Amino acid sequence: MARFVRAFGLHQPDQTPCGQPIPTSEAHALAELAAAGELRQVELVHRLRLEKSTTSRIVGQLTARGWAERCPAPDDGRGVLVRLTAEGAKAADRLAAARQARFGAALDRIPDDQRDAVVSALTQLAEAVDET
Amino acid sequence: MARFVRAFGLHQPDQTPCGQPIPTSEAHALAELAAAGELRQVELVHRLRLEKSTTSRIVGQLTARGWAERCPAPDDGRGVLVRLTAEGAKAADRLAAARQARFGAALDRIPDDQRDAVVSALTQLAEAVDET
DNA sequence: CCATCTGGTTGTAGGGTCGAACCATGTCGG
DNA sequence: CCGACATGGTTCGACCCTACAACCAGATGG
Repeated sequence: MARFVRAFGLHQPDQTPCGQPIPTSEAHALAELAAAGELRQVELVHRLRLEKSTTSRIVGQLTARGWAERCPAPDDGRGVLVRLTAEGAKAADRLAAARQARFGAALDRIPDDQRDAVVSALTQLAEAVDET
Repeated sequence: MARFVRAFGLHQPDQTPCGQPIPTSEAHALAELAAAGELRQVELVHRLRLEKSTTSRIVGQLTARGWAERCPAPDDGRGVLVRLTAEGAKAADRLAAARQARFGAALDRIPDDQRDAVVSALTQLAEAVDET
């Protein structure tokens, strides 16, 4: 496990493990936004499991890149709705492709007949850890 | 996968995911040293997959805590041999226990008959990622 | 209508990583 | 035997990450 973390290069905060030149926390946020289209910032807070202050900063960086924009939430005067721009969507696609490539390469080194098992095992573990 | 990282709290650099109040990078180094007894600093560099500058600083923190000491390497005048102190060994034990508890709790939530599969899958994946 | 809660922003502090510059010691080839 | 080059370490600067606290503005409820 510890070995996995190290091998995977999870220690580099300034680039995604998949080689894309964007900070990892922005990458996470981008992926989440791409999946949802638009999100209340508070929603992002608990999906990313970060503090609201941290999240606010990340959203700020994303908008600074022109990848996202903050709109006032329609149903709550205090809220902020974060939306991906067209540029942002493209960036998310690139990111997804890179991730795909990275995991593909790793999975290629696992025998065919065990690939599914490995993937489902990882999912199970994630859930288990999640619940504890 | 990304979900796993977040669920696991890998984003907090200032405490090990297992709840111990020591920075994660020190925890990694400590574990490695505990396993080996003593290590050339350069060896630590590639086991942790960090730069020598970063490693040097970590070793410095460890010695500042009184958990490790730097000795001149016997066979190479430039080298540094890092050795765990008795205190350091105790800290490593506490850390190992905490890790055990953490993973134990997670694994408890996985059905008996799949536990081995999950563990071996993770190992396989780590190796695969390692090779790419 | 006021007290309280909730979503966000900004400032501060602490941790982390890397690359570059710089030393000292090893090593190798002429 | 002595330069030229390689290797192990340290220090410094730049940048990224996170949390907590203080503070503001709407939302809620009695």
